[in-house]
Amino acid sequence: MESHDKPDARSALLSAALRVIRTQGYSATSVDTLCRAAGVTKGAFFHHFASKEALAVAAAQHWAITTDAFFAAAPYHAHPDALDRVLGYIDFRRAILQGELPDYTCLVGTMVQETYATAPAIRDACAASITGHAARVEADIAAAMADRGLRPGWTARSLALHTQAVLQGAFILAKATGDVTVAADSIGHLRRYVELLFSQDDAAADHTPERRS
Amino acid sequence: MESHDKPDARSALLSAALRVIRTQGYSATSVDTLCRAAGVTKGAFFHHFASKEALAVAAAQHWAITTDAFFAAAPYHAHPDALDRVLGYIDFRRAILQGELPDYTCLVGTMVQETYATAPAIRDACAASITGHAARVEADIAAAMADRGLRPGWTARSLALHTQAVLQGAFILAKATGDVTVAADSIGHLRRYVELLFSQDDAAADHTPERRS
DNA sequence: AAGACTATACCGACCGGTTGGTATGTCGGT
DNA sequence: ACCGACATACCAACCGGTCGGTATAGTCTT
Repeated sequence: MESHDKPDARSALLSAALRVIRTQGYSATSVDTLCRAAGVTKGAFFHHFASKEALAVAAAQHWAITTDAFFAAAPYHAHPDALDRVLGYIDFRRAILQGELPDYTCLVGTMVQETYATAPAIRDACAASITGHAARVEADIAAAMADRGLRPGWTARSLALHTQAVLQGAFILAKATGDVTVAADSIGHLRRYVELLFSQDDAAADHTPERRS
Repeated sequence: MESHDKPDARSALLSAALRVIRTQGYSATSVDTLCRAAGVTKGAFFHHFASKEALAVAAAQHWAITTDAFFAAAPYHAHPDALDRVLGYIDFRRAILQGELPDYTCLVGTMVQETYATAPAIRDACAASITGHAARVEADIAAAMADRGLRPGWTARSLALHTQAVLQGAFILAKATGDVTVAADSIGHLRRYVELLFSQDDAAADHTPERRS
């Protein structure tokens, strides 16, 4: 029984971190700023987290848990066909691009850029969040492949990771241009790609398998 | 040509910025760190740049110029066919994923994540770099579309921006996992997508034959 | 049942070091 | 003599982190 209680300050800091770090980035966000945003004192911060880095790791794990629950509750899982679930996931990702940028961009994608070389603990927590989410997508892709007897030169895992790459890149473009439709269009290209891959089943039974190291 | 000499400290700071910011991010990089890496003093820094933010803007512009020259000199431009140039560009992007992460990742993609909401000048400089690069790719895509009389539901511009999204996302995944092959695989998916888009003329129902010269 | 002890949650003044930025001076070239 | 290109010393604000203290609730002892 480690945590059946929910201390207020801790979760307030965590949700403040999600908001502030997605707006300003990790390094530019000071502990004092976080405390002010969460409405708690510095003493409370260092009572719950050993360091700023520990907060970042906890925030990445918190992000993984909440997004996992968010996508698990999404309606696209209801489709009986696996490919429909994959396409439904992509449509869902495009549909939730609403509100301000910090509302729909990715916490771990933002943090890992700043910390991959200097804070391995944060990097690993971010990587776990991304690959964990990709694994859910991979399951539906693999099922869709099995349904259609596809034997392509690519794997379900690499396509699942590709969907995450497109999403992360779409966020960067949206941040740079200030235009959400750029991100939506990129996700649209991703959808078309998946459609094309899975509409090949009659023509491309023997597509040349790529040799890869 | 010695009349247009470049001051040593300025270019030293600029190339140091490219290296250090791609490793640590913008906010985590202090002016002192930059000066130490460039082998110059703080006085030199503020002689050439009005502020840290001004250095970031100059670095983004310097990045746009150097990468533009780098890709302009790349061999894929020699292809007479426009689609071959597009695919050659993608192959080239995959081929240059060598060395350490800071050697091939994107400066402006890293910076814009940290500054899009707090430093409009930096964000705009990053956006100009990305869209400027995308415009070069767009030209070849548009030519390839014209060559084949393609009239798809997507534009050359959106596909060009999609290539940049994939690349930026691939960098994030590589940083998170520490595995370059993840990025290479994602670029591989991008290549396959472009191939599929342009090989649709045999299978597509809504394609207009023998039109457009 | 009263008092003593303990654990958790939180407070906020405080610390040494670092931050971006400035003020002033030096020096070689023209 | 003067200007651009640096160098050095310095500053107030801010940084992550520490520390002694308080409030409250539960548990143990008597």
